[in-house]
Amino acid sequence: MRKGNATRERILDIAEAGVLAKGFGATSIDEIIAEAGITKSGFFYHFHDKNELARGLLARHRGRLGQLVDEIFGRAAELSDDPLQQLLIGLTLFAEHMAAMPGGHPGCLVATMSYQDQLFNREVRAMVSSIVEDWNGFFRTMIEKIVAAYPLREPVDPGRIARNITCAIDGGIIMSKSLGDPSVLPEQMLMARNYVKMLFQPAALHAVPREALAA
Amino acid sequence: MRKGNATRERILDIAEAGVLAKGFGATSIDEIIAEAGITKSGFFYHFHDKNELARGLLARHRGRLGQLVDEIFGRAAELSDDPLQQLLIGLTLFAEHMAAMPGGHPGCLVATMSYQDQLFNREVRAMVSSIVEDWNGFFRTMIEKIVAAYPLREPVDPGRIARNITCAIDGGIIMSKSLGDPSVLPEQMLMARNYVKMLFQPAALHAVPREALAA
DNA sequence: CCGAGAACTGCACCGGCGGTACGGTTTTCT
DNA sequence: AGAAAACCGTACCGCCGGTGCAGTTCTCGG
Repeated sequence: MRKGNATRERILDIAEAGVLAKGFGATSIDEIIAEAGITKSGFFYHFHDKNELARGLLARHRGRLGQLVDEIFGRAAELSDDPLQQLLIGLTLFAEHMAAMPGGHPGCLVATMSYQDQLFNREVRAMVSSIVEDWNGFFRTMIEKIVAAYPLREPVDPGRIARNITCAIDGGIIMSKSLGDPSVLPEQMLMARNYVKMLFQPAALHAVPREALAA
Repeated sequence: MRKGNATRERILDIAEAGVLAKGFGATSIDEIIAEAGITKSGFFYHFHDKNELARGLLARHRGRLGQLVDEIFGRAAELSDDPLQQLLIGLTLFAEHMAAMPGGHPGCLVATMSYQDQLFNREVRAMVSSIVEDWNGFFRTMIEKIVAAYPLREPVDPGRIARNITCAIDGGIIMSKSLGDPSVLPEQMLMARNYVKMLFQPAALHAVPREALAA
């Protein structure tokens, strides 16, 4: 019973490393069980198929990442009472966290699986989209608080802004991977941050009219 | 000879539909040849392995999309001489084009393959990243022209802005797919547009100080 | 209209993969 | 001590990407 959970976790650890390094499809069960030192029967005792493995990975990932986000934005809330500052600080800390990862961030399970959705059944797909919706909802809540406190420079729907942050993260991950340059993700997280900042910060305080520059 | 090219194109057509619908890994050669009405030997006569099929798909995709982008931004250049306006108009037209596609945009081969890179060899991966770099370069050129003509509201590197546009497109595609909502892509393309607009447009002309709103 | 090369067909085969089936064994907790 | 959990061993299945090679049909330039 306790040993069962330990084995399950070990399978998930090995699988997660493989999926992040090579993708879900390229991480074979044979390879997982070889590294875990178990047999195929043992694997299928814990996960009745590969979809269940995917769900297990996603569930664990959601929990861990949720905890990280809680810590980061909790810290941001300690540093400022202002909702706009909280989001800006949180995004900066988040970007720094990603930049600080040795050898670059590991890549995101959700992003990885979004693009291999054809490998999975409905349950897994539903799980992926619900996680994406969670992210959008998280940022949306923050942005709605900001909207209540700040004038918007442009008439933009809070949901769109939230999705833009999530998109910047997903797009940053995918581009980091495509270009082999881990710095793109934190860079684009900061771009999203800057976007929010510009949308809400009283622009007149910072903008310099063209004529003034020419002079 | 001519017939050979026709078959090759038919294979690519069928494969492309499959890849966009189900992903590259899930599109089997058996299934392609069944639909094309040829044998396995026939397939491998045209493509010596699946990587070459991927390269064929990417090459065709790059050509077609390049043509579309040329048309769209050519039209934008007709509509305005101003580099900023050209980019803004081009992005709007691009977003409208994506929104107008029946049943939503088909998804992007490059984005799809970026996340299945473990399935491919170095050549294909190099091709994917070179296409992404093309996109970044394209937007970067446009943005550098804008930078030469407009004051920047925030000190942001043109490369970062270019990558942000590409990220918005990739992220938009991936989120559209995850959520099953094709409207996210055009929406996020317009968000990227709005970002550029805010970065360059003389802010003081539009921004309303908070006190003025309260009054 | 003929010949050469392009464009295939047909068939047999390989190893890796996800997955099934099922009986037997060890480990763990109560 | 006994029941349930946690495996092991083995044999098997169909799909998949891919190979090899001999034979056939089509197409087009000369």
